[in-house]
Amino acid sequence: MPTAPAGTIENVDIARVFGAVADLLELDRANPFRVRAYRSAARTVETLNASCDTLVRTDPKALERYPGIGKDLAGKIAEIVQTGELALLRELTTKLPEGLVEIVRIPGLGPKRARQIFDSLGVGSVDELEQAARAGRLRTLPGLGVTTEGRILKAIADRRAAGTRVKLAEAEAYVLPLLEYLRQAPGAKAVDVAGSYRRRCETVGDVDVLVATARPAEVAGRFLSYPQVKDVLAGGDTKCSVVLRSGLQVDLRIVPEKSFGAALHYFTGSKAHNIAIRTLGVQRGLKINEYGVFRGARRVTGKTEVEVFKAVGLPWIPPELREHRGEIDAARDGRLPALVGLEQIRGDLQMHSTYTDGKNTVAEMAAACRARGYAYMAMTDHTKAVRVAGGLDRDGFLEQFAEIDRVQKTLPGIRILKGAEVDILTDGSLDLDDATLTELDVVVASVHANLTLGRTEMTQRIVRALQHPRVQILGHPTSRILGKRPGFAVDMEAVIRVAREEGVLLEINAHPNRLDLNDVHIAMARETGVKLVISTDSHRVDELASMRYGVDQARRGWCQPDDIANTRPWTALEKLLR
DNA sequence: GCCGTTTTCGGCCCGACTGTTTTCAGTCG
Repeated sequence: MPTAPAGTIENVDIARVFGAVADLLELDRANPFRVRAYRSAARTVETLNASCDTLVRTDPKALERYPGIGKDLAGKIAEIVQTGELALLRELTTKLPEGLVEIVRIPGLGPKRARQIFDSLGVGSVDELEQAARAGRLRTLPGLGVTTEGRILKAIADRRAAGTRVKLAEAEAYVLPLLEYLRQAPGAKAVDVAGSYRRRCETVGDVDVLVATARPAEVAGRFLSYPQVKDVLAGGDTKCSVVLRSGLQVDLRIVPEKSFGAALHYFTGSKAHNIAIRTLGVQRGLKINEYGVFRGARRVTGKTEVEVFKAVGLPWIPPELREHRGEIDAARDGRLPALVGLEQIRGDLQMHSTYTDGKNTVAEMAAACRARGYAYMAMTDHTKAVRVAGGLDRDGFLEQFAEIDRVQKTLPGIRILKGAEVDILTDGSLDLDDATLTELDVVVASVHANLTLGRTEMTQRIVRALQHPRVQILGHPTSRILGKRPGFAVDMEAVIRVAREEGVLLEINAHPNRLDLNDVHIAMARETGVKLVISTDSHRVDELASMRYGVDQARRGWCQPDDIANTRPWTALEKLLR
C-alpha cells in the first residue's frame, strides 16, 4: 500500500473527498441518510481544530469521538491519509460521469432529475445538458415540460454570467437599501436579515430577508416591485425569491409577528445547527418549524429567538456560532464564550500611508484613528522588497519616524506607534536590517511574493520568520484574496505551534477581501493558546471601518476579548509584544 | 452511515413552491 508522506493531507482534502462521495452516492440513489452522513462528516472534518493527518498517525481512535464520525468513516479518513485516495470514490467515479455532479449544482435540478436525464438521454455534463435542452429533448421525459427546459437553459446562462458567492461587505451594499425599502412597506412590523449574512460568514450565496406582518400580500407585492429586481424566481405569500440586477439572489420570507423569533432562528441556520436544534426538540416531544414551537397541535412559543432556545433548554446562542461546531453542547454546559465586540477594540496595528501605497498621510490616518476612539495605532508601511508598493528602506523609515514624532506632537490622545509590515523573503529572512527592526514599536511580518512555493518550503519560510526575535505579529497568514486566489499551501498547525513557542501573535486581517485567518484557523490558534490581533491593513482612512468585519471573523472563531491582543490598553499590549 | 434516558435496530427536521401532476415528486433552504 503506498503511503503518503506525513503532513500532506489537509482536512479540506478529506472533506472534499467526502463531499464528492456524498454527491455521487446521491446520484446513485443511495440511502439519503448515508449521503447525509458523508456530508456531515465532510463539514466536521473541514472545521476540525486538529489535523486529521496528525490524529491518524498518533491517535486514530480519537477520530471516532467527533460527532458524525463512527468506525467506518474514521477508517475512511485513515485510508485517505495513508493512501492519498479513497477506493469508494474511485468506484463511484467509474460508475457515473463527474459532469453529472455539475448538473446537480444547477438551480432547479437535483440528483433525481439529473440521474433520470443521464439514464434516458445519456446526458452527463452541463454542455450536453444544454444541447439536449436546446434540441427539445428534455421535454420528452416524464415530469419535464417546456417550462422546465427553458428554466434549465436560463439557469445555465446565469451560472456562466454570475459568480457564485458574494463577499459579505459587497452583499451589505445591496442589502441595506433593500431593508430600508421594505421597512416602508405598509404593515411591516419587523424587518431583518437572516442566513449566512447574519452569521457573518465571509461570503454569502444568497440573502435571506425576513419580514413580520399581518399583511403578507402587500409586503410580497412591494418586494417584487423593488426597482433593483431583475428576475422573479418564485412569488408566494410566505416565500418570494428574486435576483437583483447585481446578480445577488434575495429570498424573502413573510411570517406573522408572533412567529418572528422562530422564523429568524430557522432562517438564520446554519442548516446543520437547525437540524440539531429540531432534534433536541423532538427529544422533548416538540416540533419546531419557522412558525413556532409546537407540542402536538398546540403552539407553545416562538415570538423571540430566546424563547425558541429556552424551549429546548438552552440559552440564546449568538448567530456567529451557529455552525454546529460544538455551540449546542457549550450552551447546554454553560460554556458559551462571551464574544469580543467592536467596542472593545482599542487600536489598529496595521495600516499604510503615502510613504508607500497608502492614499492618506500619516497625519490623516492618525486623526481618523483618534476619531474612531482608538488609544493607539501602528503605522506599518511596506519594506523595499514590495516594489509595487514603493516599499521603504532604513532611510525611508527614519524619515517616517521623524514625521510620526511631528504628528504625535500635534495630536494628543492617541499613541502613534512606529511600525513596519516587513516582507518575509523566500528564504524566510526579513527585508529590513536588525538595527531598524529594533527601533520599531510594532513589527508585522508578512508574505507578499513567491506564493506558489511548495507546502514544506512555505512552512519553513514562515517558521524561520517567526523565529526571528524581532517579529511580533504574522500578517495576513495565508495571503488569500477571497474569490480570487486561495491561501498558499502551508502547514498551519505547525505555524500556530511555532507562534505559540515564540510568543508571536497572529493577525486577523480585517480587510473584507482578505479576512485572513479564517474562522477555523482562528479557533485552532485560540485553542493552542496563541493570541490574535485584528488589524484593518487600511490603505486609506475609510478602510479603517473594516475593523468590524475582522471582529465578525474573530467571533466566528469563538474569540473572547482576552484572545484578541488589541482589546488591551497599550501598556498591557506592549508586554505581550515580545 | 451514525446513534442510543425509545441503546445494537430502526429511526434519522420541516415546510413552501413549482411544474406537471389530477394528488404529488422534486427541489430548495
